Amino acid sequence: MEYNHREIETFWQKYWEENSTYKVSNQSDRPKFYVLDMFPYPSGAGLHVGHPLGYIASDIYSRYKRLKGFNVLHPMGYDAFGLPAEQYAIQTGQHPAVTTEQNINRYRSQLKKIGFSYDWSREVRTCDPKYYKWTQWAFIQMYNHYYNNDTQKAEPIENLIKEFEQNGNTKVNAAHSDVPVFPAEVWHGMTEDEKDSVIDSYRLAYRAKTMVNWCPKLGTVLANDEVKDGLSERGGYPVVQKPMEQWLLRVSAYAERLLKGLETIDWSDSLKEMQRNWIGRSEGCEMYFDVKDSDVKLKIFTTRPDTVYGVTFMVMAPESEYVDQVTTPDCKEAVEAYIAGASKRTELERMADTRTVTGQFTGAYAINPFTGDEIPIWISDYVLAGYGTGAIMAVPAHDSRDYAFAKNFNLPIIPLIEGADVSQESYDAKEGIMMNSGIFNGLEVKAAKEAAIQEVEKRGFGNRKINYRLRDAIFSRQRYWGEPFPVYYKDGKAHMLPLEKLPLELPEVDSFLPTESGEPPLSRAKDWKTVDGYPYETSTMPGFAGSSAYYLRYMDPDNNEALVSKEANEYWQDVDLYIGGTEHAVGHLIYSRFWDKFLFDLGYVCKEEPFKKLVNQGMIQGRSNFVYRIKGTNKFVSLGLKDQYDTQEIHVDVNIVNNDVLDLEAFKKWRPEFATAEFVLENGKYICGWAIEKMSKSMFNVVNPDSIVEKYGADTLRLYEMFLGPINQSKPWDTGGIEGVSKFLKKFWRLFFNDKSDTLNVSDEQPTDQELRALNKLVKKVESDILALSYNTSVSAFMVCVNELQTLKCNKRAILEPLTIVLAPFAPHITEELWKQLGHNETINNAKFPEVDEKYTVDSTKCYPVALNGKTKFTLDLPADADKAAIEAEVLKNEKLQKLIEGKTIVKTIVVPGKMINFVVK
RNA sequence: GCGGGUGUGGCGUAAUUGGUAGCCGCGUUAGACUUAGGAUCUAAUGCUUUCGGGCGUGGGGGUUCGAGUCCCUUCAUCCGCACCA
Repeated sequence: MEYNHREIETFWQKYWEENSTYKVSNQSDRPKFYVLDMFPYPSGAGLHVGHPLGYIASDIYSRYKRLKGFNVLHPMGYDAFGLPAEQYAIQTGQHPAVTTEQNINRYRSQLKKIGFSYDWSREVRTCDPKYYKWTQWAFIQMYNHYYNNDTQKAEPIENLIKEFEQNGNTKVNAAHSDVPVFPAEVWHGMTEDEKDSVIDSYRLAYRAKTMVNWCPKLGTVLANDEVKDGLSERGGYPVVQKPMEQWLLRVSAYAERLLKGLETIDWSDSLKEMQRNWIGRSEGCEMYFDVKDSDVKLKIFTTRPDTVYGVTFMVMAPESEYVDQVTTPDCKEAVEAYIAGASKRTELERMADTRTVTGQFTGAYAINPFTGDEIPIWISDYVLAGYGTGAIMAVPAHDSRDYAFAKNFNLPIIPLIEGADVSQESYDAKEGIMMNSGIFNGLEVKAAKEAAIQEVEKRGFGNRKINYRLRDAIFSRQRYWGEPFPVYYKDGKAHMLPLEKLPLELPEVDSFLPTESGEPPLSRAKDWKTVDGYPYETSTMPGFAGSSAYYLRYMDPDNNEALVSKEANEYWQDVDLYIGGTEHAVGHLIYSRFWDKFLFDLGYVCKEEPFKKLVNQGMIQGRSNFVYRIKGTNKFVSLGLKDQYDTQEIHVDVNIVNNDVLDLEAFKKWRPEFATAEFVLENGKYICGWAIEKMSKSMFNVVNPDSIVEKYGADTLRLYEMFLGPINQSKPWDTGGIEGVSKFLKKFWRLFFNDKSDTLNVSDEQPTDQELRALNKLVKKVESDILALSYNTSVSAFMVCVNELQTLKCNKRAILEPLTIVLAPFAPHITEELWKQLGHNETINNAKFPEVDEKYTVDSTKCYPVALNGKTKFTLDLPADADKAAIEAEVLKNEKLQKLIEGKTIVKTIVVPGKMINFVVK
């Protein structure tokens, strides 16, 4: 009987579906294991061969864990809100819900064809009101809580109000947006509006006017992680800075915990490093500089307080609120002109020329608290309003940016470190002995820094401060296809909907475009108001809202009373293995951790870190093929001969190229203009050029998994994707190599069936030691590989084992049965079929992963290389279990060796058990 | 500029973690069976050679009886961040 992947795979996929084979229960006496894939955004293009890479890896892990007796939660869902569906809707008028539904169906059917063991009954989609009810719920919770820095957790806002009534905020140590200190009396003297505004400044979800990344083309604001190089991540449109009233999440309150938590989780170093950089913790101090002839105290942040003796000027961001306060009348005009110029530049322009130094003197002077010197105050756009205090003390001798500024405007440069030459460039290194620094002279930089902070605090010039680069996340998007805010406005003030009114569903609109006056699309829904007639918030939530807690929802997807029940959460706890792309390193993976910590503080979840182990799968790149057209003709020249002509490189569809050999007939049919093409061949073939590029339609290098499944089968696709290389590495897809694993599966099948016969050819004979060794070595290897997720070497091991068994003509049940189980996680269909053929009524998922018998994991004889002075001379066959002394004695008896060491003395003998014997001779 | 990673045959990769470098697969070459092969099977396949051997893991140096693996240095390349004071 031939291996017929089509028949086998359709049969078993149907069987699994009809029997709910992979449905898991929240009640089990087996230990839990949670394997999660990053859920996809269902785009219109469908899956390409790169998407399933991580899914296959996690599926293998899940299936293995099931065979080891775990109750495995392995769900799949869809991150279904998003811009592409909305833009498609704008172009076609098709409702995004409709296209999203279509895309989801396509994705699901593609995924099912690959044979994943998902519990499809737990499927979630973020655009489902039953799902986003809990996204809205979480937002309301954040609105109703603040972050207490003393207890290091989120607490109800009511507690804070009680505290205000008693003591004002004098004793409050909480994350907030700049609220001055006020005692209880002041609180009681405030109007309701003033009180509300104070309270709002403490909420974890709050409204504020901030500088946002505004993308005019998309008509929406974007979060920092959605902007790359000054362009929107989706679409690549220019982004400008613009002040706007927005909802924000106080993610920054959790900066320290987000940083500390990294130490407790098993993620790759590079990913942790990316998160650390994004959080950007820096230690230093805030310092106040008096301004000459003014009451203003200029607050700056610095990580180098030790260099305070070298401050020769101050710089403020153009947007800084200090600017108006300190600018002198005679400089006012110039300063305003500078600010106007700076605000016109887009983010992109600002980044494009970081070398051009611009700035403007404000006319004001600050007083250095340590020296009493008067130092000019400038403004410049190299100082950012959003970081620190938006103002710096400039030390040109030891900061390259300050140095460039000082050179440009001819400001003095005072070196502070012995031996530092600052005539050409600044000395930025944080090492050396201080000089010109008054009380810090003679100290090492590090010691000076600490001494400086203490001195600053002692003299009351400022205080120690830790700053984070991590900003609060802007949470509003001026779009249609997202979660509506559960918010309405009454007298211009925001109110949360009562929880029992959730979910607040998206209204219908006549067009998905912003209104002509620039209002978000939701403002087109004229009747969209509360029962009392108050208008709802018209922006929607960003993409990361729905993906922040989806892993919790899988635990209890149908619960209408809670995001996740306590019981379900306590059973499943957290994600044991999370697999996904590295592109979410500073977006989703930060927000998700923040969201989880918040829910943890409120007692809704029992784990402070959601993803225990995280693995990034690499990208699968496309392998493009080229043909070479002789310029101005319709003649194509083969790769090896192209240098003899003046040619033009043209992408050619990889589907009509086989091992870089062009299918000439298919090429002529590919496009009408090539119908009359002529070819210059080499050795009768047309060889195409190739390059590794991103998989994309325009390069004709997209390989669709469906066509691979159709031709070779899902099991072959799965094995091949794993065989391609280490899971976390980027690698090109090359359909050429797939024959190897395809052959392997056919060979594997032939171990069970004779070529011509339809009956199973399996005997109950006792296996030989050699056969047992082949099996046990495989089981041991595969088991350790799976745990390390290095599946590519496992596939190699399978091939070696099957080749060996084929040579041995082994058809013994005692070998083939465990072999089938070991292969089952990788190739579920073929193994399921053979398991049935072997006479089992139950699916192979209920089988037990074989135990390794260590007795059979080493070779009975070992080939020992014998070396003199590290140079290998010859090899000897010796028993594998021989001890050191016996080996040594045996080798010394050898004639060949005796000849070699004649006249010399053995200084040392090194026996590496199981490896080699080395004699050091003189 | 800063941070992280990677460099091994024609190609994708492997190396029990310091112990015979190149497993497995692709490709290539030869052969068998075939009307045929894009099916199957067998063999060969790092480079070089005067067939003894010599060389070989980006380059240079070091530690060691022994280095792809450890250390120093240098080059190349990929990814992330980038006026973060």
